[in-house]
Amino acid sequence: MTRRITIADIATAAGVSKGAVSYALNGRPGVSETTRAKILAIAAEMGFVPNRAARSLSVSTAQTVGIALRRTARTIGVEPYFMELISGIESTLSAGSFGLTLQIVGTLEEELEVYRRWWAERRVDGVFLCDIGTGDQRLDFIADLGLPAVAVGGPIDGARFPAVWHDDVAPCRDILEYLYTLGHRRVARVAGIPGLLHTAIRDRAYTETAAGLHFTSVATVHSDYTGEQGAQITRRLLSSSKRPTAIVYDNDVMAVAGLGVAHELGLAIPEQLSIVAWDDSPLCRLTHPALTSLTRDIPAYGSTCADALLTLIGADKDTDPPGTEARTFSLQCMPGQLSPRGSTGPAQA
Amino acid sequence: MTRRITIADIATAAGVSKGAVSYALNGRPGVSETTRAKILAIAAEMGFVPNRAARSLSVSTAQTVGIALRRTARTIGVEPYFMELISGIESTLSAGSFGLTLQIVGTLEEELEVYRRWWAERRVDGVFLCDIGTGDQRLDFIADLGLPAVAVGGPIDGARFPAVWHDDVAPCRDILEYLYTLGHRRVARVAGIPGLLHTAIRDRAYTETAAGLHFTSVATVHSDYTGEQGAQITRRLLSSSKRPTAIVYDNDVMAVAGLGVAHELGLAIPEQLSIVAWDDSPLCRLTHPALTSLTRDIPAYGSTCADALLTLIGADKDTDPPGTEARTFSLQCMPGQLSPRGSTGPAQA
DNA sequence: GGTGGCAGGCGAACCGGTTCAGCCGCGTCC
DNA sequence: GGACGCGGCTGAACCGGTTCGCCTGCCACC
Repeated sequence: MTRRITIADIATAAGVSKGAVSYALNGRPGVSETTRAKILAIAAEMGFVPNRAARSLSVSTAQTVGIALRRTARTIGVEPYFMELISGIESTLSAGSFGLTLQIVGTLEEELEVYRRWWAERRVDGVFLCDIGTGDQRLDFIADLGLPAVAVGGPIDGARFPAVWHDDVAPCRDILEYLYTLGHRRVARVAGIPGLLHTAIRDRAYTETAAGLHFTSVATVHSDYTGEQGAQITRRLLSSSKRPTAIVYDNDVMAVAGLGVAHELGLAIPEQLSIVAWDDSPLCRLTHPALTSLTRDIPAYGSTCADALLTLIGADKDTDPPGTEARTFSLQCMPGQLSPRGSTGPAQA
Repeated sequence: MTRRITIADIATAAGVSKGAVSYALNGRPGVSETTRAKILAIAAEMGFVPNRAARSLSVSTAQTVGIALRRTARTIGVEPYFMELISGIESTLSAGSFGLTLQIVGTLEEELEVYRRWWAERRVDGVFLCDIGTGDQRLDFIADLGLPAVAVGGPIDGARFPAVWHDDVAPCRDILEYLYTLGHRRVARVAGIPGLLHTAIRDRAYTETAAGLHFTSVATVHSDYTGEQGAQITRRLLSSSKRPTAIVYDNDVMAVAGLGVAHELGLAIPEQLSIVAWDDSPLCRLTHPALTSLTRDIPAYGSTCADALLTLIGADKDTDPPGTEARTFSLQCMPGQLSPRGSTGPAQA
């Protein structure tokens, strides 16, 4: 348990004042190049690492951002989405030597409380908002607090801070047109949680696209994203008198569950039923047949979100309220691409 | 953007000194009950939340623990294990108002560097060590550093800090005996990463248990835990001349992949092949047939690990080096239970 | 009534950085 | 030769808590 060395140790070792050491280490003017070099050498030799708390206290910056997830232990585990997102966020953050603080919460109230506490404690410099809902209460709350934030999802009308999102409209069209071309006329969609923004966006995109084609029916059933519900809904859909020849799922977990149900019912895939998944985690390639899915690069998405948050925080520090318009920018990522695999095929005559 | 209020604000509002406020807020003696009540009331009214950096700086405690994961973005996402573990850890931490800092690293060197930095920055009060390997270099490194840590896995010979683990020996026996009873004599196991401690433990447990029964063959093939390798190995196993009638997988992702391969090869499950998975995430119940698996409560496991780390940190603070023997305790969790499902059945004659 | 003990509270130092006013020495310019 | 400017560095204040020594006033006791 070696003692941690402080800036004062370096100062005495170098025969200069604490202030000079601080200037030297932070690359600021105020010391000559020769003394700077000497100080840096001594610091490196002694293995100096600044104490975060002390720095945070002076500059009142935490060098940390936070993410609060409002999902249960079980559902958060199966969704590869979150870990991939976090992983992408992390890669950008650690490049900028920022830390990530994670908190899992149960309710909206808890989540808001976490933000308030983080803000009051100066524990984080900014946060990511996941699972953006339609009319999300968190948006105004966070904005009122003055806590820098980036919405992981969008677009958001009249947003008071940046949002990063994928265009979901084009992929919805791609999927429907693809299925239409394969001859499917009776299509069902197992959608995600109804309150979520992207669910609403996809709902609308499907409806509008379907209107332009000549489907017999395009039904949407909402779910909670869990495999259980995915299976249950699929079972219901497939046992109806006029069952669909293709089902589109809003995530990969439900698609896998749906495939399981189809197997259970003895349906041949893709001959008797085509399956499309949204979000192409490795999961989609583990099944047989492999799932046709909408591929998005979630880690890259996370990176982009982190970039947005870091620039927002940086901007906050440099420019002042005049630069407000710069904060509300939104960033659109490349839309997902459809990756056809074995789970989709021509509709049976 | 309301101003954050400080202890000094409360002091002036209450007409006392900063010191008195500190005593009052921390429930320490030094103030009368009446002034304490007054101070608490004022603090609550003003919505006071202490600045973490300032507190950390004085008491040199971060109220935060860290976890570094050394996996790639893709593989970390599919493994429900990690998120479930983190979720469990979180639930205990937030109850003790501790934060969790997460970092994803690429190499061992990076991971060690992260620990060193966290320690030097006083950024965390302790860490969790995941994916414990045989002869893990991190153990001595962390112990030498004097950074409190809990090993998520074990048991570890001559450990210098606590380890929390599940007994893997009994489950291995349970699985083999179960398969034996079903009439399987030719069993294969797709094991995890060879360097990991629990892989070694299971390797040995299988070998020893198998020796006591009368199997024709019990082969073990090691993998990297990914679905790709799981599929590849399964394909090889099933296309060999003397193919196994049952395959045991060391995680759920590979088991799902194996099931996919079996489907692909047209094998009826469980008639022609029985499949057993380790770690019963919801994934195991999504497939058809559902996977027989070894159920462990991973969130509870995470909670236990967090408890161990918190008591270790607490103990560190209260007692001194004399209490060293208390640090090296190990904690064994309830072993996993076998949950038979549709993927296992009697061996074909 | 003088004294000791003690609860209650004050003021200042401290944690380890950052930052700013100010000082010193040197070169430059008028 | 004196005023000025400026690079280089020091010393001290400051961030917002915690903690410790010490002072005060009150009560009990001899």
